Amino acid sequence: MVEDVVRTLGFLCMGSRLRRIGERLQADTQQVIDEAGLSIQAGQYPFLAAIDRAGPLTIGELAQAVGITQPGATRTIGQLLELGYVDIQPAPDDQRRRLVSLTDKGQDLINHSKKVIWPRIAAAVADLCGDLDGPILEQLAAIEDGLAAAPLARRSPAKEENA
Amino acid sequence: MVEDVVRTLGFLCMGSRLRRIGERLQADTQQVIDEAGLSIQAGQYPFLAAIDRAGPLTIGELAQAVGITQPGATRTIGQLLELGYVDIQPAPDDQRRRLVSLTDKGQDLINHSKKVIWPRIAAAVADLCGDLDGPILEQLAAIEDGLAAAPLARRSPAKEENA
DNA sequence: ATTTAATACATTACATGTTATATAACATGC
DNA sequence: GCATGTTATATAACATGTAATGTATTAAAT
Repeated sequence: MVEDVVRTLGFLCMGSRLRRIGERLQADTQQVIDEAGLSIQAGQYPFLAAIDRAGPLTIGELAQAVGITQPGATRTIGQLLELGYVDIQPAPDDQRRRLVSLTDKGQDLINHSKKVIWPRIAAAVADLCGDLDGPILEQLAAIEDGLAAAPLARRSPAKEENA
Repeated sequence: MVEDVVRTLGFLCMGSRLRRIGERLQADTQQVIDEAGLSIQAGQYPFLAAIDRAGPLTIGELAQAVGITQPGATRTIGQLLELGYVDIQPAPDDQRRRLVSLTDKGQDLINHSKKVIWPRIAAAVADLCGDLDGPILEQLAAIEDGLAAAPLARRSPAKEENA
């Protein structure tokens, strides 16, 4: 057994640690999505959710809403277009802007997700860290330990494994 | 101004959010390192720190210590070898294992970092979130707001900008 | 009106994580 | 003592973020 340096170094490695936990959480989230039989990546959801909440948005607005850079948004939107979840058309008043809107298929996915998947994920994450309190380093340690003990997919309420 | 969906969705986008904050923190950390004139990447530090703490380690042990997968460790160690900070030699008893140790240059870097850079980074991060308390989502919001208000490099104690 | 600057998006190159798999060295069972 | 499985590392292919830069369109200035 080797010491977990990132954890040991505390504030010094806070960036690495947050990233690491975030990656782990997102991977777990993906598993819940996959088990539900949906064909979408966890990282693509926020884009659809943003449009669902605000109506059609441009690439730049989406990047801002999701908190990544514009090239990243351009790529992800390209994937969602390919998957048929969104539609793109130039803004009527400004040919530079491209307005991204949900297709019917995209709206269906969101509607279904809101009912079935999102509550499950949110509940699992809340189960993992919703009741935590105190200094952030302690909470992160608790989250890491919690994930090691039971991944998100085993914390989903809908996942009742009764015979 | 567009709504920050990841933030709005709370537990549902916790993974994305942690990752995003972690990336931001690491980028800020890199800036502090660069300003100090050191030629190393923030993500490479934990590897050197692990060896400094535990003595020579194998690739697999390093991956475990740093919390990434083995191919990632192999690549980073390759970079550190290229930079002259570490040395690699097969373990005497098992030719499959490759023991990674610090070179003099690597040890110098660590010694200097311990004195000058690490305390600065840890202090800046502590300044950012050391006094926080309460539910994690609130702390994350405070950290995001704090980073937006003043990046890590402007929170480093050594960064005294008196005339 | 035509030049010039700014804006929105696309593209390229790169960084750093992952999974899947190949290869070499060690361990085991017969 | 050789076949077979396991382990440690390397490599390849891919995912998803970034920064830097190109290109088309709009806005502004003279």
